[in-house]
Amino acid sequence: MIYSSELIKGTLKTIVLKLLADNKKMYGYEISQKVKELTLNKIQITEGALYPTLHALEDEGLVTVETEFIGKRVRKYYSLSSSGKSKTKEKVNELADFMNTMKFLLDIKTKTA
Amino acid sequence: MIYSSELIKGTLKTIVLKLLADNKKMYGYEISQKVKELTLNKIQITEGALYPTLHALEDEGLVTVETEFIGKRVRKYYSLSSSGKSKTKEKVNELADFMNTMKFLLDIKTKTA
DNA sequence: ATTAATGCATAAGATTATTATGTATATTTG
DNA sequence: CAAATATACATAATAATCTTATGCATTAAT
Repeated sequence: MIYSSELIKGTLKTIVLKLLADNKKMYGYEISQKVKELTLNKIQITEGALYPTLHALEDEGLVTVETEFIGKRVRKYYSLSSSGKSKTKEKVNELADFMNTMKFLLDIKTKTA
Repeated sequence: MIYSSELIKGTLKTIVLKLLADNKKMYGYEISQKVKELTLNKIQITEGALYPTLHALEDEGLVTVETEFIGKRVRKYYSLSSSGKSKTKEKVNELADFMNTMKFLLDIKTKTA
């Protein structure tokens, strides 16, 4: 099962930031594979979503970029800036709070069958 | 604190369906107030989001509508159809599953501080 | 009387994803 | 060794879904 795409909306940036917080330094393709792996294929980030998101994070100053060449192939490593680190905490906390609220909403009268 | 709007995206339909499942019959304004109340003002559904959503649910055959007049003011009561009931279970389960996955993603290396 | 609350609706704009396409190198497999 | 698959980036067109703004109208509160 892959989650319907609407659910991912709004959480992608937070996911990317959190992965960078945990792994210090990652490149785009690596991020997409890591998410796929960690979620047992339930969340698959498309390239069309991921790369624009990384560019946006860069524009906002939340990540820094280093380009590396593996042979002739390019890799762009992303790392959190200091503002990126605090932003990550904010976003993760907000999402955790949101999930608790949603859990509460969805649990009301669970016995309604 | 009000959640940043991206988070609500994708969950609104599920929230509305779940409220209808728990309350049998609700009208738009009532739904918006109930969500506000239950979430301690953290989720505030705007009218521009709610009414189109209700119309979409109706178009999809997931809810049925009864119009009532309270004095001269109109109210549109929405109820789940039978397909709406099964759809609600699906959506609620999917969202619950998604939240577990997200919780797992966000909890990795919680002690990173 | 004026403001706030109730109650619906929709259009313009923004955001953010999907889908499709493009380019190129490296590895695996038949 | 040729073809397919995986790696690795990028972006444009399209779709979905929300915010913001606007509109109309009734009822309650100050």
